[in-house]
Amino acid sequence: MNDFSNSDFDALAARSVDLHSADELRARLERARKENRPLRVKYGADPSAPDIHLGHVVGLNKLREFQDQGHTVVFIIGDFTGMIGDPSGKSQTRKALSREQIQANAKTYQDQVFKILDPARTEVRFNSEWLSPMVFEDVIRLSAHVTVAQMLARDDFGKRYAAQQPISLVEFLYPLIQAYDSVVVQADVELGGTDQLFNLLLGRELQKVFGQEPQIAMTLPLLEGLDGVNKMSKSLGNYIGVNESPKEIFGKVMSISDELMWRYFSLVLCRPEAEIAALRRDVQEGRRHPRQVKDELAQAVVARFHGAEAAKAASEEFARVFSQDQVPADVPTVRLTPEDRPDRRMNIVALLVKAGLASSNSEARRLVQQGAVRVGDARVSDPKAAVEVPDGVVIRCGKRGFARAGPAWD
RNA sequence: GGUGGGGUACCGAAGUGGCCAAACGGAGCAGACUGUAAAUCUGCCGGCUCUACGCCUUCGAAGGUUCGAAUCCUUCCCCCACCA
Repeated sequence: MNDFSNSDFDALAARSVDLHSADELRARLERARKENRPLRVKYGADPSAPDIHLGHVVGLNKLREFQDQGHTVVFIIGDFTGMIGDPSGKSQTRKALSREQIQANAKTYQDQVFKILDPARTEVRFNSEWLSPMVFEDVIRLSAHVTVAQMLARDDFGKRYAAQQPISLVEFLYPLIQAYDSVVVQADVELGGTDQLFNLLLGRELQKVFGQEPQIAMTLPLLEGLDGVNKMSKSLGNYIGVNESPKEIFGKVMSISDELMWRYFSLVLCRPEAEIAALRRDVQEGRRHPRQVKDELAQAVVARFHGAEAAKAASEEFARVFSQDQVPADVPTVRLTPEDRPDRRMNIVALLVKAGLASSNSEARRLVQQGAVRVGDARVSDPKAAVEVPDGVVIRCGKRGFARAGPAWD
């Protein structure tokens, strides 16, 4: 009985960075089973950027593991906070969104989230449900439970304060709101990235104030994005979205560094550490080629969201296009009128712009001069060149830009 | 309310009358090398003509001074820190 419980615990604790506390989690899992009452595992989502990417998947995977053990996920969509925005002094301030936008985003969010979560064991809540009706008095009363010193204990607040950087009062309120969400939904566990630790712990404090048993705070690593350095995020543009095409996902995974791929094996695919270590040794000792291992990774990731067949196709297509330098299967056609190419000839710069392969004449010219452009088999390096553009010829621009010439009509 | 510091291209950040389309770094793009790895190296990185040290638009906004302004003046808008 005890052993069984421990293995449950071990699975859930795997990959976590912080766990406050392990003993509490163990005890509560135990009790949950005894009383046959599933734990309520809270996870908050920001609806301002509705595209779920692999960074989110790290957390969603863990939630799914809880569900697979019978627990309930309380998925909170921060629509209230989304409508207010975030004026943080940081580089880009989060903009306030309209109700309609939030609704639309929330919808998209859910569609994507359920690629991983089990809808039957998920409770979706919008925090405007309890935050909107609050009056100022409620807010003040809530604020009374937290001190400025507590807030400054949060690493980034402390640093910014010391450096005389701006800290908006709203930023102080956000953790409080998040903590209050935990009170309202009576969370047993709250999950988040390591950057969420403070907020999760504040939830514990607040729950105690409200006479609840404090939630267990669990943080998971932040997955590095395509650049290999920064955490994956939409605003940095270094992300892989779960809704992207198989081709895109595959290509992006292939572009990450070798070192980073182990993280992906662990955090995105949840492969056991022992298996990853073995794989890693194989590569280090030359038994396996890293490219091959990465191909496996990329296929597994694609398969996760699009199925094994799509994954295989993406892999083959990738090999054809990039390893063998061939033209991809689906190349968009540019419609060219007779005026565009009198005598079947056309200026190369105009052609690139027309094909959407360059956004301005200047850019097109640059690309041509840099040797990025090929029409058919011939490289074109003179921006003044008038090249022959027969129907069906493929125009290539850089590694990824492809277009096929076609007539103006079908 | 007072004092001080700011608003420059995608981001960060120089530039205080012409040599500024604007240093430098990052991001991005292209090329070389490859496994579309990573790292590295090279080039590009407002637009238009087409390559001319030419033109147009840009340095918070609007005016002004000047042969000439991101740089000086005026007014305005916005932001930040500190002291109250």
